[in-house]
Amino acid sequence: MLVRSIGEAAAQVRGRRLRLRLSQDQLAQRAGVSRKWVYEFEAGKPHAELGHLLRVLDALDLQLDVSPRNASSESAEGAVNLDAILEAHHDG
Amino acid sequence: MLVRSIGEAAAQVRGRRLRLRLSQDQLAQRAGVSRKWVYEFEAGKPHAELGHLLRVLDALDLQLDVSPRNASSESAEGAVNLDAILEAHHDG
DNA sequence: CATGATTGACACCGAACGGTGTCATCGGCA
DNA sequence: TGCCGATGACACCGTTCGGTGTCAATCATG
Repeated sequence: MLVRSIGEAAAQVRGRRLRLRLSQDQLAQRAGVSRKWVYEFEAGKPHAELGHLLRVLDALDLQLDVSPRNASSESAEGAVNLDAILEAHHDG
Repeated sequence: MLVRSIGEAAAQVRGRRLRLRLSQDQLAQRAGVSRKWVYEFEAGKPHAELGHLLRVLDALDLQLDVSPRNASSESAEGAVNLDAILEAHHDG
């Protein structure tokens, strides 16, 4: 699922944790972070350390993907296709 | 592309930035972070703030996705399918 | 009711982050 | 040669993150 904000990531984590029937404490131990971190992250704390998130995601058997927003083929009307622009200019 | 570690995310960011012919400074301004952050992140700094990464990714027209590792249907042999386990136990 | 597990919340505190500013180096260019 | 942009690197410093510990509230259960 697309993740645009920390809040969305938090929702993903919380939902997954609940689905896996893990307590915050269990997840924290699995991921090697503190329960406080889990609690605060799920609560939508605006700042969070990427490394911790990666570990938590791993503990939840979730993976993270990065991909170009304009998925090569088409782009929404009005949207700027950076890839296309760059390709067009790729000679300098 | 799958992102397992900060280093991989850093590589993604750097590669993308170069491809878009943006300087660290330009990217930093676009994303609203400091050049130092960009530089250190690309250099593989072990700790980084998720919010900043999200903004940088956005400035690079990249998106982030979270998905279950064992893609619902099948799992590799020997791999543990947590979803399946949980489903089987979902009565307690 | 008593017990235990889970969770939200807070204080404390050391460690690290992140911004600003600065410097040297490297490469391109006139 | 001299200039300029980009980058790696560092010091300084305020902010705040993250861990530990603790507490009250909630809920299920015996």
